[in-house]
Amino acid sequence: MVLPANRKRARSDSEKEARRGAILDAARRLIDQDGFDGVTMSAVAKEAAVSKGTLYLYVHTKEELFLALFVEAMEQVVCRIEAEATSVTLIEVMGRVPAEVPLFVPLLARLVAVIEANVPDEPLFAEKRRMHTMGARVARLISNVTGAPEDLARDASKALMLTMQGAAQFDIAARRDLSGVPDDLRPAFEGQEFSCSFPLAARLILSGLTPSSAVN
Amino acid sequence: MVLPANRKRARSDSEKEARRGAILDAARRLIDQDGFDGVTMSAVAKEAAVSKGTLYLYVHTKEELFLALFVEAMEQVVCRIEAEATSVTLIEVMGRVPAEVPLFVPLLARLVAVIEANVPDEPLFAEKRRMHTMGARVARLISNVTGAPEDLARDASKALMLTMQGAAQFDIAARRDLSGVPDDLRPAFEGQEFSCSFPLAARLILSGLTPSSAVN
DNA sequence: TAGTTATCTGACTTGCAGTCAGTTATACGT
DNA sequence: ACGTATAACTGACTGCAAGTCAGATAACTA
Repeated sequence: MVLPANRKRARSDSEKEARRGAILDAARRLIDQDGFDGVTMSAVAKEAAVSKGTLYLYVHTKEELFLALFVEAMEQVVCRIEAEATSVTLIEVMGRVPAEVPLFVPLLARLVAVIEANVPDEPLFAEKRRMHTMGARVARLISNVTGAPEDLARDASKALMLTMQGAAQFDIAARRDLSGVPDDLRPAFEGQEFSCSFPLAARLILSGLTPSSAVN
Repeated sequence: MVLPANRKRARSDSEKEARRGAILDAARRLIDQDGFDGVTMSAVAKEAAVSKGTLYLYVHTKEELFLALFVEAMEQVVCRIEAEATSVTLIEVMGRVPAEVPLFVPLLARLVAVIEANVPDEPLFAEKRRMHTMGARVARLISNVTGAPEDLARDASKALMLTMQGAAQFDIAARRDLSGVPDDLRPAFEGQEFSCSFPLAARLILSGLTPSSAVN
């Protein structure tokens, strides 16, 4: 509960934002604790100390809740990349930062097939706008840092996005409990972590347009 | 029903395979008709003209059913790529064939986050083996066709897999009904089809290791 | 203080995945 | 041909989680 001590209802906009924030925090805690599939809306409501009905006043669906978490994580990722990337460190930073921001990779993995598929139009469009703006910032950054021409940088940026999506998928498989996996299948799971597979692919993609100093 | 006219039960292995095939076909028809989210196990049972209980004798979960459909589609894709790819056509073929095999792209998009997450260990391992074998075949093909050294070809093959995963995700977004999407967001959906985004990225990845003739 | 508004509540509805005790087609032995 | 054993088959049922809504009440307003 983030409302002032003897306040039971959020009337002002800022109070509502605080409550929504509390709900997102509760969800983050539960995901941490039980994984995505262990999270139920009843549990989120309980953890946030509100009723289920109230929860649904703040998000339309469970997936809208996850989408909000993703966009917040993506904002962190983009800001940190902008802050840390130079022509020397671009690939290293792009490989490392996404994996360091909590929930970014697992939410990205579920973004299209699970999350966006079940968010009503208006909230989806609003979040898409935020995401698109951030995408453009990354493309600009790549162009600036590598000195590649605009259109090539845009292609590379798109390809990076695809690859990041894919790497996020493989990351799920990599985090599976390996006891019980037969030896001959280990390689299909092991070493598929995002921070391992993505930089490798990013290097292949960026090496075509970046000064050689940034590739190593 | 694929069983001989006056046969009501599948006793022999071949009859069981026939019945399983009939179930997969029924599922394919329903996915075609209602999309993934419209498919229920009750509907699959009805379409296959068996009871729900029987359906569950042939697959452990709904996702195991989808996984089986995916592996069959992937087999088609790999066979066709092997048959059609030459050093000149590699990129073109790899960009086109996956999009041409029905269900391959949408199932790939859901493979990790949705499907593999809900298949019991033993059937999952069995299908993984088949997938892994096919992956190795593709890596070998790339090495042969481009003349790239083994390890580089393996990296490129991995990167291609990541990218294909990502492109499949974007394809879902691209197939959304666009009426109702505000004009400023159109670019976020349009032109993201698999057959458009994947070849572009594949070219970037393969251009580093392929003779120039194959890049154009 | 009474009246009004809109937040909040939680029992309820809905819908689907997956189960299991009972039924019966088929194979096999006599 | 007939009885018995086996295992394929059935569909009503259970469990569970998402999402709803009519009523309760905190907080603002005159």
